[in-house]
Amino acid sequence: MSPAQFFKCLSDETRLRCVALLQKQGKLCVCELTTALDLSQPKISRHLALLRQCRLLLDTREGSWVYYQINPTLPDWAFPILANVLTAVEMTGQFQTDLERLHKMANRPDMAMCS
Amino acid sequence: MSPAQFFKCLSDETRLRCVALLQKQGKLCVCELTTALDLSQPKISRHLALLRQCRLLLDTREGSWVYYQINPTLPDWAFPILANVLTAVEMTGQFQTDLERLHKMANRPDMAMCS
DNA sequence: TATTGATATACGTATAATCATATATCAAAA
DNA sequence: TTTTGATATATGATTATACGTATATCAATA
Repeated sequence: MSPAQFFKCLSDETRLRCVALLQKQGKLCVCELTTALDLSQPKISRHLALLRQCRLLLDTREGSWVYYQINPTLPDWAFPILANVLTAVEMTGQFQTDLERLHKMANRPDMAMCS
Repeated sequence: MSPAQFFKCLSDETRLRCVALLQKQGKLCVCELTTALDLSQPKISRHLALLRQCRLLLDTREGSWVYYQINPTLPDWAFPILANVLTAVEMTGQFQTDLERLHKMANRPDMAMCS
């Protein structure tokens, strides 16, 4: 992936919020991202597909749920930037709201697993 | 400027090459960027105008020449990212070529100033 | 002031991105 | 199996980007 391609991935607010959440939380499934960002499922899914096709994200299916995470085999130059991305996005009120919605979320897959 | 807007500025290869060169060299005029990138003047100018409108770049006119530089009053989160951008872009062969064309350039404004 | 060199903008077009809505797939449970 | 919940994709409309070419502006100089 070229640097310009990489930045194009981050140039859309929806994708940026997804990437920042994943950078902070490690692994999240589609329904968690949908709830956290309060956007339609197809919209989230399309953006995740883009990020997956660029190899910025990896997906792993666990039963019905598909978990996404930052691809740990990105080029070396990408990781410091992702760290700075999180720092930048954490300063926005939007991101704090996203985190709150994520944490308040009932029926999270993790919880379901435990029951 | 929002983080997503900032990354959109960096998501085009022409703009990214301009920003990386400016990050490395401090200040360059349009004709230097045009020569370094080996692209048409209107194309460079239009991209620089975009970056200027987003306040990522500042321009200062000195006689006929217009110099561009990274805006030193960007939000704090932007500078570490710009530093990492340069590191990433410096690894590309394209950037090395751009730098060579810049340095080999005859009739640079700086030189003209001295004559 | 006429000209020239440097830079900026206008315009039409081609391509790409984004979106909402509808529908398809896929795995678990009934 | 049928159903249900989670996720993905298709479609068509809308909007945004990027481009080449032509032209305008602006400052220096003749």
